[in-house]
Amino acid sequence: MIRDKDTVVHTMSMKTSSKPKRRSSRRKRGATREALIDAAFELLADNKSFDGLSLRELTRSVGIVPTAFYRHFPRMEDFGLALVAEAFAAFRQVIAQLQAEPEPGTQMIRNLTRSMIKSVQTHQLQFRFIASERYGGDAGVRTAIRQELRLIETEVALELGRMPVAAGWSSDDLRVLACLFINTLVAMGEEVIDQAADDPKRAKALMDMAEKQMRLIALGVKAWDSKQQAT
Amino acid sequence: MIRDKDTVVHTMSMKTSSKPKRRSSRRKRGATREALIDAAFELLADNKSFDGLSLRELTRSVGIVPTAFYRHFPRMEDFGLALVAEAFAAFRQVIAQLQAEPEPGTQMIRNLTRSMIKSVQTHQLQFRFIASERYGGDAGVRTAIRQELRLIETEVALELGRMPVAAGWSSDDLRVLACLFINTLVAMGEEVIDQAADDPKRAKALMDMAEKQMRLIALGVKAWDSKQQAT
DNA sequence: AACAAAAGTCAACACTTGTTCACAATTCGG
DNA sequence: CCGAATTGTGAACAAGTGTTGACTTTTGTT
Repeated sequence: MIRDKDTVVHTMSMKTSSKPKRRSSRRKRGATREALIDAAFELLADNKSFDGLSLRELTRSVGIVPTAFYRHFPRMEDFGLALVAEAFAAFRQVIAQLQAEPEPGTQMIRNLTRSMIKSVQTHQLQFRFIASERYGGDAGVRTAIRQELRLIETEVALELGRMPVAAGWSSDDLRVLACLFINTLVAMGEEVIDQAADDPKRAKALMDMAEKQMRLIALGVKAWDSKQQAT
Repeated sequence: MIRDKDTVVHTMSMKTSSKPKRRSSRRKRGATREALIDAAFELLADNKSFDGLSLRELTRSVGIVPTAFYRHFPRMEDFGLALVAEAFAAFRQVIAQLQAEPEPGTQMIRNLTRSMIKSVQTHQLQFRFIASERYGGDAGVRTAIRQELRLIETEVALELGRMPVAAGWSSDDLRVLACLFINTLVAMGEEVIDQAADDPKRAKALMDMAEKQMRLIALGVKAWDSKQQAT
């Protein structure tokens, strides 16, 4: 018979009262739910993946009993989807930047990569989650992430279509281009998270590289139309 | 007290002999080692990640007792590295294709993406492993994968330098370009694995997209030199 | 054929895991 | 202010986990 070790140790409250069990107050409305999500991001940053995340470990770090988890998420899968939603909220801000600055050109590319780096560094845990679960682990989570990325691609394609450089492009081609841009941006983000999360110098190098790559692509775009007709 | 269920059930050999325990014969020299690696790829394909892989589950599927694992790999980490090495053996064949066909141009791009798709489909399990562990889970495995990819980047950069289109490029710029190409190729591979492993139609669509993207990049390369001087 | 190395077995230890159930405390809307 | 919804508790179950040490069998080499 093994004693459960999940119970939180109270160093305080050593009263003589026979039943001082209860915590002074429980959290506000959706606070525990938020706490669970945050704690998960934190735990997942330590070289672990979602399906390797244990419910008990999670609840322990939040300070509630294992069973209380089910009060907030009926199944583990729902929890995963909540994590995806939360993580992409941060990502969307980067894309919003793109819409705010509608003038194309070198400056736009620079600003875009810069705001991406910035966002990645500010929301390290969220981006780390996206990167590691994009192709790994749980199928439900993976699908949700893919769906979100698709949505973003669509938005970017739409935005690109407004620019004069890509005037007259088919929506398919716009999507191809958007996909390429996002891939490059995401790849940079993943590298930053993986090896330069706290090294500004290395992050700068990665940014410069991504910027160059995107400029290269932009050059290709200019030359595309003539080539298109040749085909 | 819980009975171990790891023991393999022998439906055969019901002799009256008091000790018919041992298996008729054990495997050849490095066969079990190989079997472990193969079994791991198989198990990891079922929506699981490396750190979620259990030693007992693994040995069970190979047909040996848990403890026998340690005869082949002293630590779980060494096993992970072995998986990386095995998986990249398949990847390297794609790059070899590139060296075999030294003439640049549209045809080369087509052939390259085609051989990539083919290789991905032939070695699904290995590529799936690379994709899911590239940014997820164990740090050792992640680092090993990154290292291998770096090596491949270097090779490709070297190869690109030999082509007339990129004559006079700095080795840094060559690396930037190589990285972009590989990223695009890998991204395609990951998508194929994730959603088109057995759907040739979808795979074809993904290939067409990647090909277009790489042609776009190639166009950018042509226009790069003049731009370079302008900077 | 003899013998050391390699490969596999077995039992056990000390944990951790998800999930259930009935119960108690807290918070909020009426 | 009070009753209902929400949130948290604690014990228990039936597994699963990695790793140890001492042992036996098979294999390859001299």
